[in-house]
Amino acid sequence: MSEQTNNNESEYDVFAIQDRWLPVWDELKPFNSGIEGDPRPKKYVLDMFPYPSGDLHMGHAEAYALGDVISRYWTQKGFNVMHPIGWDSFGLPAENAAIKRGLDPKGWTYDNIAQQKSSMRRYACSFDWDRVLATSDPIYYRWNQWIFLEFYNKGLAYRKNSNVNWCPSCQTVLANEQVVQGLCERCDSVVTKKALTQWYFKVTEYADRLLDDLDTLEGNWPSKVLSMQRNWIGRSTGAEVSFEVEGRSEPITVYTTRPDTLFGATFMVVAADSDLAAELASMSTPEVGVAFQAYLEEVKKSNDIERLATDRKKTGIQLDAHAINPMNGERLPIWVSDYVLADYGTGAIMAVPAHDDRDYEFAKQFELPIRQVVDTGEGDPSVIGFATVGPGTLVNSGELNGLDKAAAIAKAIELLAAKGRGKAAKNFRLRDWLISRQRYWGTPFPIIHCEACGEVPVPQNELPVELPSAEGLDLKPKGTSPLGGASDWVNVKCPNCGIDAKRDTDTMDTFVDSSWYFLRFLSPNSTEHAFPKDAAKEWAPVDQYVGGVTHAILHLLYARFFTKALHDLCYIDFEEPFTRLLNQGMVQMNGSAMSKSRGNLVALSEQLDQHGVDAIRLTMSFAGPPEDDIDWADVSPAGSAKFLARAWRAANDVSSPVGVDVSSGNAELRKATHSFLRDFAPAIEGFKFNVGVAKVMELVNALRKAIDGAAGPSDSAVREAAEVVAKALSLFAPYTAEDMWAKLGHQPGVALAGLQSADESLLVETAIVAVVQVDGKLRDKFDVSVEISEDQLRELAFSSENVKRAIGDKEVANVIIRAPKLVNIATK
RNA sequence: GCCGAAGUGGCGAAAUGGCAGACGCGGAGCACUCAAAAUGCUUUUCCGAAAGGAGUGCGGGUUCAAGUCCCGCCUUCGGCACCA
Repeated sequence: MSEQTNNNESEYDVFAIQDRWLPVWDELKPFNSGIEGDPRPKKYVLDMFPYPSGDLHMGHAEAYALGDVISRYWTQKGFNVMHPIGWDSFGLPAENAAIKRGLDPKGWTYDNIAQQKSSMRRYACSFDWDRVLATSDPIYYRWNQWIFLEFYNKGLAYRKNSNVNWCPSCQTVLANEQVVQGLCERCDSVVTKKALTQWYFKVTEYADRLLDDLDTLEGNWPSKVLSMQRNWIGRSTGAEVSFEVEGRSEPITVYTTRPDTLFGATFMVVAADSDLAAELASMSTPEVGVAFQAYLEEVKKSNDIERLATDRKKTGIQLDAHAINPMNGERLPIWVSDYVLADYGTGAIMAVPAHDDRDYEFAKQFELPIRQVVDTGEGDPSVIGFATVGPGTLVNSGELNGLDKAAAIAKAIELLAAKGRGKAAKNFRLRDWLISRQRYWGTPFPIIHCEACGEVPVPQNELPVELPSAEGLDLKPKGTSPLGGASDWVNVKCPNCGIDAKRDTDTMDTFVDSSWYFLRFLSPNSTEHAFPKDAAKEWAPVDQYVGGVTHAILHLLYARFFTKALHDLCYIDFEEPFTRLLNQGMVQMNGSAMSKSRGNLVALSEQLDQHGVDAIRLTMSFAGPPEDDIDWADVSPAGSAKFLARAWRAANDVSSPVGVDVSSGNAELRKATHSFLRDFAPAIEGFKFNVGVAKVMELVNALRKAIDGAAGPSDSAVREAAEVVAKALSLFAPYTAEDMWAKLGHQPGVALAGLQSADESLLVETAIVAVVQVDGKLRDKFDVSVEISEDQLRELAFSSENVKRAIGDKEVANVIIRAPKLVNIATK
């Protein structure tokens, strides 16, 4: 009808804009970071790479929108930013989907990668598309195998038999870290125990450094993640004490954090499922041996959920064995119970029921003596009915009497050391990382088992050990690896002696893949090395890592371990992989996580079709602090679209020529533009993206007002403001920003235009609003010169009718003057 | 149980110890329009007609001045949890 609606040039059409610029960017490659001789300083910004489980979802949309703000910000600031992406493409879901639908895990995986890649391009992620990788490519996992062998040769990878966590549904072992509250992290099945020989990485060798180096990340990582890591590593300090056992040549060593309470030990407890328990039981009478076996059966049947139930009664049986307390020579009966863990400390404890809750319960259950050795002021535990675990003064403890807890611990260790019966020791909650998986879709171990030679590493020139084709293999979980069925693949000659041998048929935990991928981005296609040492020096560690808090423990801990191990192998010269970390929150719907079963799933593709890419990205940035969860029901992508159209129209209204001299432009608007430039950078660098967006909105409001008001569309300050808006918006809404940039008469590439710093000379204030408070309450305001003196300000304040009324007949006690901003009059 | 974080309008949220609620959503009104949509403008913490008063989870404290600092609670969320 009207000219307006038919003229595409003056209407904001986000979908036409998307179609216009995507091919231009493909040509321009504004985010290519591999150009030889690029003089810009380097910065490495990394988003956690996705698992290709299907198309991108709302969670990805948030993560990549926020990562892009940071990456694009540093590009605008003149840095050569490396912002790569890849796929964490090995793993169970591919295999499960393949089994369910009768597909090849490979086909399923690479189809999803293609789809995600296409969605990322449409979403205008500022990735360097020349650096993509997928961990399921042989060219990638070949280097998993290489690193494994490096670790193996260093003694950091080893095989052992032990009771491992077993998921009966996934039919595979799980790392300690993958067991959540006794359940499989993937499928929520109750995890059981199984004795198996498995590969481990010796993470515990790095426990101290993994813990201590967290201090160097303080302030740059979320404190929540630091505390989760500290909790997980769980260092405790105390002593190891060895007790002689009657009728056994070897003593029993226990770990305790309270060597000061040694005189209060009245019995010992050995973990029921430990080798030691079995050995001691075999030394006991046949009756006790039978009772022990029966008890052990009971213990094995119970799972972690039952075992951890808080109101559960203590159980156990007494062996006919006795230990001798090295402090006072007392005979202590030895018990077996499941409240002592076989794989923590030494698997045996000295029980001090007076000063430990668990020992107290056990003593009560079996009517064992309770002897107080620390006076905490609460009374004698045998009388008051509970253990006193706090600090206090030692009693009934020979040479330790009268000492406080800390002094007694030191003294006890000294006494034990003198007798050769103990020493200071520490222990960790952290266990070695179990990396074997009995599944198909993962990295094969580069190891051949030979009856004559044992474990034989596959020679370097035979790497990679490629996965055999899934065709003809039974991928269904059955407790052993599907690779065992690929007989042509499994049966090989020993590289060492040449006789018939077999490949290791397990595959590596996929967390191995993601523990070093940030280094692989430096040379994703190299067949020469895992990563180049010189480029690692230039680019790594990652300056800014962005991802979900779900990886706060597992992935980050493993990547930190790899970094330290690779450092010690002299491949890199740093010890922490990620200098700064930002954890974005989750996208929810109506108060809970989105899921199909809840019926509250919001499809990203539908949101993009409805509101456009820019509006969704802007909404993600503007919703609130990035680490907070976003409830999609509470935010307004339509509002974001409205704002973008408003900004675009303002750029469209600019009528001055490109390169116009701005110095004589509208002063008020220039000031607004430069206050924006002053405030925007710290907001983005401090991850306050929502505040950054608010600042852009303020500038757009000021721009609109100037165009419609006295300045008019031809004022040079209007152009200056519109260009700054376009550049700032390129962080959040790249399509709209690029189109504004074109409307303003520039060549494509607003992302590289460079966001200037504020001109401080425009920000000098001459007038200011002074506020007058009476007893801390605002009573009046004045426009004053910034040079106003205290006396003038005081006079002004007391001449105000509002102030006079507020003071009334009260006596003025004190007047605080902070010229030129504030006067506070305190009355009596 | 231990450790940690957070509580601000109808909603998402701002606020180096110095004007609480920037910016936005939603609401109300006005302009443009035959009308609507779109757009632009005004208004919007609560109580009160107004003057004014109250107000950042609760109770204390420090300070001329506290959302902000200190002490004690409450609630919510997260992590760890039979780890000796």
